[in-house]
Amino acid sequence: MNVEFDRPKRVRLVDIAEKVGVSRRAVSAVLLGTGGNRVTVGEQKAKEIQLVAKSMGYQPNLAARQLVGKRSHTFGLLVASAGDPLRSFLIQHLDEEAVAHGNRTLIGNTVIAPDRFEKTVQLFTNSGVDGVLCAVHSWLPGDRADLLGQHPCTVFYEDPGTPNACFVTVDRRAAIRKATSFLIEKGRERIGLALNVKSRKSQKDRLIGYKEALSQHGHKFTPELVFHASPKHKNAYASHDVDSLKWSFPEEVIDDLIEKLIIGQSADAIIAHDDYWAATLIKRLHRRGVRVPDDVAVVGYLNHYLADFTDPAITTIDLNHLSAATEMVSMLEKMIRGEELPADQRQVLIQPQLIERESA
Amino acid sequence: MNVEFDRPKRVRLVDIAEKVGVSRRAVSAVLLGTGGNRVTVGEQKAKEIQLVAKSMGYQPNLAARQLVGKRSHTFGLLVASAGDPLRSFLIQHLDEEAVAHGNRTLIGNTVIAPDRFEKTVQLFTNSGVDGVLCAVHSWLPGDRADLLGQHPCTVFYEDPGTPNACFVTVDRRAAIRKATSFLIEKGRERIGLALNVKSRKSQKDRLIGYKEALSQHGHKFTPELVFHASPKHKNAYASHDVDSLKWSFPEEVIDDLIEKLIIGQSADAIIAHDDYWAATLIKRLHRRGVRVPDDVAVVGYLNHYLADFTDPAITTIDLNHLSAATEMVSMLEKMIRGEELPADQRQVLIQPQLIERESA
DNA sequence: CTGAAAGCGCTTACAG
DNA sequence: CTGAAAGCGCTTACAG
Repeated sequence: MNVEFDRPKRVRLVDIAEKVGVSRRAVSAVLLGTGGNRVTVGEQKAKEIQLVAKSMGYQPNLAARQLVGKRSHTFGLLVASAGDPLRSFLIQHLDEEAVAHGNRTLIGNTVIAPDRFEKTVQLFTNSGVDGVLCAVHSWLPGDRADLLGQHPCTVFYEDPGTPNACFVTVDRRAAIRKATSFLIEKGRERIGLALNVKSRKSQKDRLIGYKEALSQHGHKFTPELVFHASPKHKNAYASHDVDSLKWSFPEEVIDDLIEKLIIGQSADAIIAHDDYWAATLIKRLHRRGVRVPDDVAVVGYLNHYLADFTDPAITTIDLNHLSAATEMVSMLEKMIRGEELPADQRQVLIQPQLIERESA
Repeated sequence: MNVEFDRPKRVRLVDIAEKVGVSRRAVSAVLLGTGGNRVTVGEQKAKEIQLVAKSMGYQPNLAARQLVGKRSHTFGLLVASAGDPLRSFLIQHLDEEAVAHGNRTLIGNTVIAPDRFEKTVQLFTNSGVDGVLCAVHSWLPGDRADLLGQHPCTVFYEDPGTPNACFVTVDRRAAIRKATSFLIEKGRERIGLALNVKSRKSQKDRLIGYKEALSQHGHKFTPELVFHASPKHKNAYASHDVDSLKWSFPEEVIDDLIEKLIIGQSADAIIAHDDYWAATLIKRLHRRGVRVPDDVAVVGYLNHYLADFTDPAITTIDLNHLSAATEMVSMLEKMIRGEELPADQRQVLIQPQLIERESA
């Protein structure tokens, strides 16, 4: 059971100090920026210290710095899963932004087990992360209040529903406004809106955007043209099966959608819940001999790379995950540095963009 | 709830020791398993310590343990990008396995800049990771020797080409053998093999598997039925554009492939380089009025969830990333614990599996 | 089993 | 600018 663990001996601060012939404090001040402005080192000495440090390959010991109360420069990143097709690029950009600010990212997949969210938060606490980025879908389980309790410096992607939380989210109203206006300008008359289960707040925002665009163009709102998945639909939950981590096919929902909106209401365009719904919709429409976009135009939501591989390629709303990541990290950095964030800066709205391909 | 400012001071080992009235060493032995077998604590006391620790919410300070030479229980995970469609599920499983063994995962995206691989390795060193998992494609840049120099405990996905390295890889020969046999048994006569640029070793393995299956079934090998992308093809590199991190469409390669194998050689089946090639192939064949699978059967490679969303859905080879992740982490744990790995255990081969859908 | 001490690599308060 | 010292939370070698 005795586990020995040899690490090659690393160069220490004191080694450099001895070599250059200065105090450890001077080295620390030059190399690590400690001491505030109480420590001043001459330019000559500073340069020499830099040189020697480089030649000796000095790498500061993070654990030691952390122990004396310095930042760990580590962020915890909570994700449903790294393979989450809806968020994997957001994850990538979050890590990139974190690194750009001199941090590293501790990733935590949370959908594998029911209490995994909480366990991961605990792990982050043990590791002494400076702050947490939470990219877990807001409708997935996990104790957000506990997270905020352990890590006041947390930024969410999407409103977690906890009061006063900092989060970044896409402007869903603008997203659907753009999609709807685009379709109207393309001459579509009966535009269907296909949404996931009604209970999610996000779905309400989309509906508002839809109505706004209609009224802007002098179109009448027809409630029958709005479709909602119901929890009893198999795979209704955004085609993402939480239990098995498997990606699954929202076929049942889509067939119901086709019956109601296209057969029942003669819709000539559909704004789909996401690109996966759009892909499946295109596939199922073809099976029935309905042509896309000739008979029915389809617009997706997300702009996953999948959108390029379907036939026809999907015209969709890009959610701009890069900007979201930039904003999230910049917000988190501010919080960690202890800057006061006024209430109106605690929630950032990202502007989405319509990407025109072939399906509409 | 007031989570704004004051982070409650964390409970320390000594706090528990004082409360229970025992030595720090006893607490450390019970809670953290230190002291080897030189420290013995009575069952009564041990239980009491556990209870008090739990009631006080004790969480050991990782930085402190690390500083005295203990494992950090942190793995570095090098990836091309978290959004890498070819590897995102591997990444997810690697993190899950790491956590299952009591570790955490520091993720590092490496494709953003030319020297990013090396910088990330450096970051891992600073963080004092116990070992590194490298899931970066072997054909992407990055100094593997430097990585191994800084982190002798490293396990790769795919052979990095450095002597004696530990790695896990899928049995590519078996993969293509299975695909080829499957197609032969389905009655296909002229099976084309579409591969990426010839220079990659991985492509040679696939070719061998293809020949093996042909000879097994008494079929003749026709060199003209093997297609190789050439570096001058746009997007030849596995449809993964390193520079822009954008996913792109291997259209040019696919059109060339169609000309050579299907028009030129009357192939009635194609084993595609990956699911993305397969998806594009299906799309481009449809444009020419060729039906899949009726006229030409298509088999992919990877089993990405994309395979379900194309029309027809792609019959493909599942690379079994879950097993790969399990093996990688178990290997890494052994190395960290200092167990000697004999040469024949330093390379693990994963068995792939054919998943039948609609395209073949 | 115990206490008292040393040490990991760093930062900081203190006295010169 | 400097040195010498204390301390972060832990582990271990040492003496009882």
